[in-house]
Amino acid sequence: MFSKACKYAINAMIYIASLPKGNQRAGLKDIATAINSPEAFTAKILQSLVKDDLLNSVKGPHGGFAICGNPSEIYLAQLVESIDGNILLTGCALGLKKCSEDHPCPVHYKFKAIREHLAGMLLTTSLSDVADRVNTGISFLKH
Amino acid sequence: MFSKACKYAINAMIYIASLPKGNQRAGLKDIATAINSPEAFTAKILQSLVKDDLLNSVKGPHGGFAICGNPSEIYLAQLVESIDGNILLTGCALGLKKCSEDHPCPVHYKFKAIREHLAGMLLTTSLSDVADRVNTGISFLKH
DNA sequence: TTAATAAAAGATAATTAAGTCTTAAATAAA
DNA sequence: TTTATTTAAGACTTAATTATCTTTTATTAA
Ligand code: SF4
Ligand code: SF4
Repeated sequence: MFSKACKYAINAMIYIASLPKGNQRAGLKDIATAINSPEAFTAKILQSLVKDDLLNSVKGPHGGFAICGNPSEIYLAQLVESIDGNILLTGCALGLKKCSEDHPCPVHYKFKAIREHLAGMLLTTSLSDVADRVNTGISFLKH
Repeated sequence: MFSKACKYAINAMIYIASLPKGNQRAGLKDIATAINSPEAFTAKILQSLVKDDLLNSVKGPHGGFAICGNPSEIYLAQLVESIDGNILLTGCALGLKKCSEDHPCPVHYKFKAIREHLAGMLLTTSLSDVADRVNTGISFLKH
């Protein structure tokens, strides 16, 4: 569904978003440990999220990464878009080049519903929606 | 969503399934041309489908590949399973190792619905369902 | 101002996926 | 039985993704 890089990105963002108030900046090591990801690769992904203004970073002692803006206004779709590009639009069953609504491939009408389902979910699920579930103990992030 | 190999497999199977009665065996070249795929790579994929009893093959002049069994009893899920493995079960949003229904990650409840939607569709859409749409001109396979 | 800390940047390496090429085996028709 | 045809099998190449390593830059605190 998503690349590993994208999964790490989602994991990392959820972890940072679920940090307690007053301590909302996390270092690379903490993040990689928390989400069980390779540290150096995670660094690359976080850098990329910083470039896309989804995270901000501070160097030096007590530095680290923090969510850029309000987690309730950051949607999963933005993370996926940032790392994997718009697979919501491009990811399809047959991958024909010259297809369209009025010249669809035979599985288009079947897959369209699923893609819209997925897109709708990603576009409406915010980081705070998910982070809250971790903080209230409904869901878990640890491996 | 799916690997390229899997997309080629689905394309190829639909093409073969939509051949007119009496001429239901297609050669590699025809198939690769019809679905616009690299010939040698397609050969590998077809070989793999033959091993999984989704196609049967005949060597020599007038040989080629034909659907093994009744297209109305072959479901897209079988093709996907054959090439990509059970991503229906494994493909998930965060990819945690130690998660379960009663220890779910924060996006599980969101993704579960989509995965079930996709699985349901693949499990209930047969090759003849799709091939018929090509033959009746409702849908198109050409690039 | 120096030392320690932590991210940024870029090079490099490993792994997997995608694709090609060559030779062998099977089949059909001449 | 010979030749042409076509798939099978396996080695090989290329490209993309995943992952690591090294050096540089920014920041903090002693
Ligand atoms: S018609 Fe739809 S499902 Fe088919 S190839 Fe085009 S976008 Fe993909
Ligand atoms: S809880 Fe569900 S969505 Fe989350 S990692 Fe496990 S299977 Fe995937």
